[in-house]
Amino acid sequence: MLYSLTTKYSVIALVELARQDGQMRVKEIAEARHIPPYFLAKLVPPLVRAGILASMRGKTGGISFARDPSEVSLADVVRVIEGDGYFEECIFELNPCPGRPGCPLHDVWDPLRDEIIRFLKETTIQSIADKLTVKEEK
Amino acid sequence: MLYSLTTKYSVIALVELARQDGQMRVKEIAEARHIPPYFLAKLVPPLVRAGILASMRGKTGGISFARDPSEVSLADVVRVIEGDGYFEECIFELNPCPGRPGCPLHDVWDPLRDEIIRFLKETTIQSIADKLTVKEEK
DNA sequence: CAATAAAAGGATAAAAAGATCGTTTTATCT
DNA sequence: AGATAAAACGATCTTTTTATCCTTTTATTG
Repeated sequence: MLYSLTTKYSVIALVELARQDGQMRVKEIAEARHIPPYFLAKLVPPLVRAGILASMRGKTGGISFARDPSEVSLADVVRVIEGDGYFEECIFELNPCPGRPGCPLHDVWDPLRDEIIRFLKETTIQSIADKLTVKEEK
Repeated sequence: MLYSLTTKYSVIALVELARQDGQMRVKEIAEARHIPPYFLAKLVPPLVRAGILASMRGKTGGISFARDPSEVSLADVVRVIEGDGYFEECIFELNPCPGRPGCPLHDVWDPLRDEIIRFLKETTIQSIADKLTVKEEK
């Protein structure tokens, strides 16, 4: 509805990593959350380059957060995976939306889109991880 | 962001048809709005079966609304093209979302999703067509 | 220094979405 | 009745997304 399966995988993996708090192997995360391991491995380098994850190679290698997961929002992940254009998307016009005069949905869609973006920015990986932990603790 | 390109094509085509108010040929609509004609032709039968459009074959054939475009919402179109599951989609869990206990995004995502659905239900093809006409009239 | 094991990168495969073509059915108009 | 033109249907093709495999690089450990 909001973003691709690829983004969803990324979010789930990051939440799992935040939950374990430390370093994990990609394969380990994938197995814990039933994400295709080889596919998840492909999503890691972009997240590393974006400064969200840090990775270590070698025998004791793995991935960990480059910055605190409470500082990583869904919007950050979406931006990396879906690309920058995501946040400007129009739901009516093709190609570049002409904006205010021209696009008939501008008035009604823009406020909702802003709300969606606010939601994505406000929701952090850590906050999701916290709720997941609480749920599983009972 | 919200729905596929296929749904977008459908919406644009329906708005064009509402604007012209009457019967149009599929090819005519496609050309007016730069939608791949053969592709649009594929989207029509489902919309007819769903009771949104009526179609006539033969030399003077074409498509028209089966019910008033002010009674056709974006949600109706989305349901036809994306399928019923669309409105239950979870943004975090894979496969069937476990819902209230289990899904860590349930609390925050559900209200926003409801708003999105309300928006889709409230926005009609006619209302979009009206704004488009106004814009082009100045 | 050799064996091990992890991430990274490149090549390829499968599935889904988007796009096109050719034929059939149906209606209208000479 | 024959010519025309539209939607419907089925088959195929292309592109994008999702998924897998293999090799290379890098670090650790015995």
